[in-house]
Amino acid sequence: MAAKTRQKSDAPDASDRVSRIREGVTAAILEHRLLPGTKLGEDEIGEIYGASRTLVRTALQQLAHEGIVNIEKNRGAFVARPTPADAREVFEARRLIEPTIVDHAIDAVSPAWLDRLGRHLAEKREAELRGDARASVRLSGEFHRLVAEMSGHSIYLGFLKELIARSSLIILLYRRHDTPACGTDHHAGIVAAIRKRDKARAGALMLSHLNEIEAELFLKDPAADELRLADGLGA
Amino acid sequence: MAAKTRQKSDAPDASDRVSRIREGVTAAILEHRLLPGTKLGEDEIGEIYGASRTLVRTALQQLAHEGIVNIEKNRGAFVARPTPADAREVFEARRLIEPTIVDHAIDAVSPAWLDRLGRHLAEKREAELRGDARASVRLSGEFHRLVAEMSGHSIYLGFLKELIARSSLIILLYRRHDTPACGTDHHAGIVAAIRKRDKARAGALMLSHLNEIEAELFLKDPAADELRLADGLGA
DNA sequence: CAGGCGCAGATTGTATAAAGTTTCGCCTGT
DNA sequence: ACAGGCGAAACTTTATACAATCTGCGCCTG
Repeated sequence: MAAKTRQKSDAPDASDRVSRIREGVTAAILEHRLLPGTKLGEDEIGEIYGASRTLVRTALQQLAHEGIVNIEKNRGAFVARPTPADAREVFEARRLIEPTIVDHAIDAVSPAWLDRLGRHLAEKREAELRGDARASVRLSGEFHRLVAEMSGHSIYLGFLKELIARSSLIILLYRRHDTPACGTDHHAGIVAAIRKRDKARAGALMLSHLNEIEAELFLKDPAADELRLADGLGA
Repeated sequence: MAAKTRQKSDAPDASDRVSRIREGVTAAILEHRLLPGTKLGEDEIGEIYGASRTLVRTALQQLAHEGIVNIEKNRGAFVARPTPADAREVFEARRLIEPTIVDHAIDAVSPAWLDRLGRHLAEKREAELRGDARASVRLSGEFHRLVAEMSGHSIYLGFLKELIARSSLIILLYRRHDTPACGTDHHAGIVAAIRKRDKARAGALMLSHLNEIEAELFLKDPAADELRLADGLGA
């Protein structure tokens, strides 16, 4: 048959076993099912996905490069634990990049994309209605990724994927207990601005949206954090 | 200056054998000694660096994640060949990020850094004087990395390292034959603005510098490029 | 003589086994 | 009773062997 599979391996990930592992772990981190500092043993993961350690190791190295996993020499891989300084850097980078991304997304707007955005909003709303915190968190990040895909900028998309994954860990670590999750209303407003092709408004809304997320965080003083670590180790 | 840098494994492990391979190949690409499309055989590299294929493979995967190497399934690793579309994206991202980086660098300016920048300019000038094109190209990129390090933003630094490496390939592929290399004068002007802590001027100079580099490129129509590829494969 | 089929060589993908390192428990000495 | 060191177990790291896949050349056939 013609099943010669000459397809370009450029297709991100689907049938690849390494990609399945990577996406599984990524999803678990994005849904806050894996907490920062969790040990990611190679045997353990390998058994779950029915893969040998070679493949698991490849996946973990990719995740380490994305900044959501730390690999310590001779110690193993752990879910990353971003510092408050990291958190500030991540959100500053997002504030810089995302308004630009929205701008490009509006250039590439189409009925199909608007439909996709609308369906996303509905899905998110439904998840929040039934109190599914995990789905809600995941979809919150997915919205931003969706806009980046829409923009057609593969480089921005790659950068943002990294930033979103790290943001998820940051929010898990530092969010004030009582504040609600990143509101759907913001996303809906951004979509409305995109629909109207109002670049200035869409960019401004994205910016204030990010500012609001960061304002909900309690980033303890990094100096105090490092000191406590040093004291605990040195004293 | 020994205070910070206690951060994660992303720090340059010069002693690691994998890192040595990665940096060796990266340097070769940055100095235009490895051309786009060059096959990077695992055995070949392994023999050069006296390492087993396992380590070579790890290094190549990291380079693939940085976008300067393409890994095709069951085919091997090749030096990446950025398309004109890629080139435009890379330079747009640089125009967005680098003025911000300069801004932060000025916040972190110190006599030690100014000295380092000055020494860099001298080294570059000397390389150009003796007509060492390879060193000149390498140092051109290094200047931008230096400013990013100075800014203290590890995320921006990581992004920019990727962008610089890709830029090197892009310049090699698409630069008009007769134009001179990216001028030292620009860099010197930026350093002067940094020295005066003139953020507005430094950012503007960086922007025009990037614009000038891109203007020296001849990016053939991506549509024509893709069509030719599709025709060649389909017909 | 042209074109396609098939085998051989080479190269990558994967798994498994050996080697080195760290960690934790236990035992001994004070 | 507690501190310190010794030893075993578990894990990661590295290397090597095996299997799958692709490329290129030669031969056969029409």
